[in-house]
Amino acid sequence: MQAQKPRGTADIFSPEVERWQHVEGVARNLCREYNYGEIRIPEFEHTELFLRIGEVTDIVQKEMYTFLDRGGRSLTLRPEGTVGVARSFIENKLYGGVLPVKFYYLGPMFRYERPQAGRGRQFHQFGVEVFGASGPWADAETILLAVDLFKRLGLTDLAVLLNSLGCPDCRPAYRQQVLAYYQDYRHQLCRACRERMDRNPLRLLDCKEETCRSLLADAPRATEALCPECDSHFETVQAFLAGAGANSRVEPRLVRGLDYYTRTVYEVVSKDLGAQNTVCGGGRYDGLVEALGGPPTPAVGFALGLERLLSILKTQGRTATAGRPLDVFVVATGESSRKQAPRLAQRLRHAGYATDVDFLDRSVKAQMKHAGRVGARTVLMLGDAELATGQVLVRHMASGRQDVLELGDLEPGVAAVLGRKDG
RNA sequence: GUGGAUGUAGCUCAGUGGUUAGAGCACCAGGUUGUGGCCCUGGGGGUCGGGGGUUCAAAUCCCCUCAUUCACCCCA
Repeated sequence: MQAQKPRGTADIFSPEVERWQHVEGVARNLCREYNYGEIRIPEFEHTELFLRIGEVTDIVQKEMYTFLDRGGRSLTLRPEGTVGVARSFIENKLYGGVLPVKFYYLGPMFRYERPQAGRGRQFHQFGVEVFGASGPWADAETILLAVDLFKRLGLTDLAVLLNSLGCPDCRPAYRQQVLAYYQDYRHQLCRACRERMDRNPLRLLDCKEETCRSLLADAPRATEALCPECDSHFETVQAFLAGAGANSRVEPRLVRGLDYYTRTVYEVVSKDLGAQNTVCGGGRYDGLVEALGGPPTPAVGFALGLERLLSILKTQGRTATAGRPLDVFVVATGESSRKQAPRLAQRLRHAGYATDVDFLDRSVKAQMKHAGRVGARTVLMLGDAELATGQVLVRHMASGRQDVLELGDLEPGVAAVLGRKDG
């Protein structure tokens, strides 16, 4: 195996890439309707930026693609989008401008992990971020945008899970409650959970082990430990969602991995994925901008995995794409017509027709066969005899019908053949 | 980082110790000297993932390695 892509990466082309373009197009259009503007930020940042947040998450701990550049700087391929967008918000002093600002991004992320279904080392996310809005409508709007995207792509059987992690005022107390609760059952917990007690107690709620799960029922619930402000915020988010007709479910064991989240957290999950069943994850992160050296700025957003989204589309059979329709294939049959073929192809291209032409000096039969294989709707046949009298043949491939066209009248003639339903 | 499954032609796979490793599809050419799809005939194409070992003999058995894939951890 000589030519071999790096582990966990993918080559995307022909029929697949059209599906990507479709999804991206729908997302961009939706963002226009919701008035989110695109932001394009670097695909690598100073390693320091990622280290300043999320010290306890695995993604920072052991999954970063970090390298030294030739100037000795430590740089890291972005493992997610939010931190970079927040950095840009601060660096460009957007907090001094018109607020709120609403961004979306679309692009590759990098994490050093063992690949599995729905997980690669380079993967792609569509995400949105809102800065400068603390009210619950902002939370709800991002969720509605995601739900609309799925709806517009024709996806079904998705569930929106909601939870609130509280704020710096009420979360520590809840964290203690969880810790205290599990302390009594420490000997029953799985090994991973015993580590979680020290590293990230809230993660205890999310364990998949049977015995740990059985403890969950009586565990303290985040939503019952919220301070009055957080509680009212969360209630209002839910009311907005319900009012907009979006189904969602409060899931007390939902705990997001990145530790800059505050208050609202949410996920969209699908049973049409493998073990990695989250297609979209987001929430509010009111502390992030300040943690990165900016002024206190509330923010909320989500990231959505495009590979996972495409995977659901595939299993739900929503993969119909137009492909790449080729209007005309130019076939040359003689000495002088072979010289004319590329010129006619150019003429048709400039008239707006997707047009291709043989490069390989193949036989007429081979050219015809090729035209059929690539799905050309029509073939323009150039013969020396017809060219001498200023004519060409146009063949409608589906019906086999052929017409004679005057060279001077080429474009309208092709248009007529393409427009005819039955040829 | 841990565990399981799988690597044979471009693709899907057969071949589990014994001649020059096969099939279907795809590709190319001819049958049809200027006409695709269907049919017929022929052709090109293989370091059997890589390396080492056992054996008279290895695609086949053993070890290592790389890759793919699924799961854990964690996450989109």
